[in-house]
Order: sequence, then C-alpha cells, then structure tokens
Amino acid sequence: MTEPLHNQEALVRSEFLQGLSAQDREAILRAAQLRPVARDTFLLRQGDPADRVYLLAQGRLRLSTITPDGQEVIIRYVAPGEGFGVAAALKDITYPVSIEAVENSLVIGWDRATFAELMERYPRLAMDAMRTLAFRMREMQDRVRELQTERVERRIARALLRLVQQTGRKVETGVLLDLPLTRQDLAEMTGTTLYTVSRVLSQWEQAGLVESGRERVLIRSPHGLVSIAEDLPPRSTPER
Amino acid sequence: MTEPLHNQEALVRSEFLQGLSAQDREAILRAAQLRPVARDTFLLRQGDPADRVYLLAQGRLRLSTITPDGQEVIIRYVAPGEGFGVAAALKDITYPVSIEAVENSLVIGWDRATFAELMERYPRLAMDAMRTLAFRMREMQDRVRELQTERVERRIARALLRLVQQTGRKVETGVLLDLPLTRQDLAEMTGTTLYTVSRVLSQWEQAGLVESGRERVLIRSPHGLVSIAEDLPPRSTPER
DNA sequence: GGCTCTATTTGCGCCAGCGCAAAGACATTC
DNA sequence: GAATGTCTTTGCGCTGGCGCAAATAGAGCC
Repeated sequence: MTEPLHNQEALVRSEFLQGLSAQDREAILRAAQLRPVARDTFLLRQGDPADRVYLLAQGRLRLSTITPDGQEVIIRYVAPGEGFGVAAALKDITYPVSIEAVENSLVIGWDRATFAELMERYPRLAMDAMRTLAFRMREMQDRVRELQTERVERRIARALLRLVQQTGRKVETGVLLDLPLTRQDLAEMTGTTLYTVSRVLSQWEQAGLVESGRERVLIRSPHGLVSIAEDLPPRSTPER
Repeated sequence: MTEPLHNQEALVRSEFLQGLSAQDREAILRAAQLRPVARDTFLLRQGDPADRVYLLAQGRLRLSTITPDGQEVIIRYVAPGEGFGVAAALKDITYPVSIEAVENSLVIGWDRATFAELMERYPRLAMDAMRTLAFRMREMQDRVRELQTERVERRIARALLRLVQQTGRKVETGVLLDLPLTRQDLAEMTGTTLYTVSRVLSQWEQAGLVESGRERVLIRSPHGLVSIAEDLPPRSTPER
C-alpha cells in the first residue's frame, strides 16, 4: 500500500473517472494507495469500519454478506475499473459486505476524507460516483424484481448472462466465464441451492446450451440462455 | 405546479436538506415547483423520461414496477420528507418505476438541470443526495438478502415492521399502519401471493399479534413480530 | 336498505424446489 | 501415483407455498 499509480488501462476507462481530463485523473489516482489482494483472501470483512473508497485495478472481487445463521449471499462481482465501498464510506459506519479476491487482485483506495476533498475539487468525480451509485441502485432494483417474480431457472440464466457481460471471454466454442465459479456461488447469486443449480446446468448441458465443469462454465449458446431469461418458451413453459 | 414553497415541517427535516442553513434550504425550495397528486392517481409512469428530481411534502406515494407479463412489484413507499427520482434523473433516460399516490399528496420537484446547478452551488445538497442514494442502496441490499434467505412469514413480518417505522401511528391497542394496505400490496412487497399473506395474517390474528381488516393492519404486538422477524422461535420453528 | 364492487378468507390439490445421502470427478500435494 | 480434499451429480422423499374456486365481508352509492 505504498507507491502511487497513474495510467492502467482499466483505470483510465473506469466508470469512476469518466468525465475527467487525463491530468485530473492522474492527480486523483496519485492521491490513492495501492494494495494487492491475493486470491482467496479478504480485503475487508463485513462489519469493518467503512473508512475507504476503492477502485479495482486488476483481478476480480466478490462482495458478499453472510446472515447470522451462516447463509451467504453474493451481492456482486467486481471487475477491473469498477468502484466499490462508495455507498458504505458515504453513509455507513461499517461495511455491509465482505470483500474477497477470487483472483489475485490489485485495488486502489482513498480514505474517506481524501475522497471527500477530491469530490469537492473535481465535481465530475462526484458526479461519476453518484452515477455509479445510481447504476448499482438500478441493478439491485432489477434483482429484487427478479427474485420476486421469476423462477429459479430464469434467474440462473440471467445471472450467467450478466457474468457474460462483465467477464465473458470469447473462445472458439462459445463464451467462457473467466472466473472460478462454483455451483454454490451461482446459488448464492440467485437465491437457490447448489443442488438446483447443478440440476439446471446438467439439463442445459444436455440441451447443448452450456458446457460446465469444476468451477467453470462455458456458454455455448448465449442466445439460448437469453430465450430462457426472457420469455420465448424454450420448451413447454405453460402460460403462467 | 406554480407557486414556490418554503418551510413545511416535513421539508425542513428532510433527509435531502440536512446539512443546510435555513437560508440555503429556502433558496433551494424556491427553485422547485409544487404539484398536488390526488389519491389513486399517478405522478408518473415507468418509462416516462426521467427529467425531474422530487421530494414529497405531504401524503404517501408508492413506487412500483410492473413486469411485461403484468406482475407488479412494490419497490417502496415514500413518506413526507423523502426524496425520489434521484437515481433515475441522474443516470437513466426513463424512470424505472411508476409512482402513484396512495393518499392525496403534494410533491415538489426540480428539473434535472436546475437540480444539477443547485448541487454545484450547494455541495451539501449533493452530499445529502448521495447519502440518500447510499441509504436506499443499503436497503435494497438487505431486501435481496431477505428474499434469498428468508421464508415468507419472516419477510412479511419485516415488511410490516418497516412500515411501522415509516408510517406507524400509535393508538391505544397498538400501532396502526396509517395507509391503505391490501393483502396484495403486502404480497408485492414481500414476493409472495395475496393468499399466503392472508393466511399468515389470519394466523397472527389468532395469536393476538395483529388485528387486520380491509386495507388496514394494526400491530398489537410489535415485539411479537420482531421475534418472528429475528430468530427467537415463536413456536415450533425447527432449527433453520 | 339494498346493490355493486372490491377485498378477504379458506378448503383443496398440486408441484417447484429443497436438502439429505451417497457416489463420482477433478485438483493438488507429497 | 496414491491420498486427500473439494466440488459436482443425481436419486429420493418431502413440504412450503402457490393458485383456483367459491363463499364471505366491508364500503360506498343511490
């Protein structure tokens, strides 16, 4: 957490630093601290004092909450260029999620006061942060709608499609989700159990839609998943 | 939507206008337009261009989305002093929810450009708006966690307790939810059906926890609901 | 008071999805 | 390359909650 940083690819194109000149962006980044987070270790834990705002430079993070009785819920995955901890540092005393690296990662962070100063000095930064929050808000709203109105199969399809957007890597036979992803992970993203996820994936594999293995999912037919996620009945889905 | 406004009780104490001097607050309010919304009419519809930021002065609003196949989901109720439309006006082209008055209401609104200017002139306003967004974010996150991990009965208990916080009116025999609230509404807030809500309420009525009628719920024992919402098993709730 | 409309309740049958259990498939380590 | 640990699959039985249908209860209107 020592030396400064300026023009990493992911940071330049970050949602966070959009409307800013290269110069301002550099100034903002110089005020940040770097910190590597090794795979399978936690950057911070739910309940820790929320004193920093972060941006992911490299790698992949998972934000999750755990209920008192030990059930985990994955709030979202973070890809390079995305910010996190904004809402918490703004409003809460403590972080509401635990943050774990699912790959070796590099995060940059500002302490709360510094970030506040920066927002004051660079109103565009404040705007970007707000826009980011607004965007996350909208995503969460959609997720609530999904959880309340859609069946498990459809939710899983949507979750995969979202991951395709965020981290899909095109290969010869389809799109590979470029992160280690267990059945349990998918269950925690969609509000079901690892058993049901496994059964659904098996079924899709039969149908030639996906190809999945240990901690690995390859989507052979994104279009097929879309037709499950949307409404086009792939099979005998009764009217509802 | 004509004459200005300054010091309504609810507005002075609004989450939106917290860190501001009475003077600044007044200036901000003067830049807004007033608009009454009669009970059971819509202020705006999902899909309308998101060109305004609002604050509720009086009454009660319901924000909801509807799925293509006609299922409705209630995102939240708005109480006096609360802002809404912030995220949409910031980021989206169109509003993602429809907004209906469940009581005769009075809203004040700024157009997007004016609000942006105000935020620039009064950084505290920007901070408050951000803090509000962050707070909503957190609420939505909690709701997702609930939907994924908790059973229907518990979700209904939580929804009622939230309403108690927001709109509970203390009466002799308990706390009355001071808004017209159907079983269908509760179902749309908690991701279940009006049938299940009805059954659960009947059961609670038997147990003396609530007293409910047509579009009306009175909580006789908030404490009893809490013990359902939390973990203390009220009866023979098996371990998990 | 009677009519109409909407909200509520409850019996009943059904099924999507849960979760245990046990077996099988990969990876990793030494 | 054998052993260990984790992840995945699938059979099986069960149940929470759904949703139709039909009866009942309020509330407002004339």
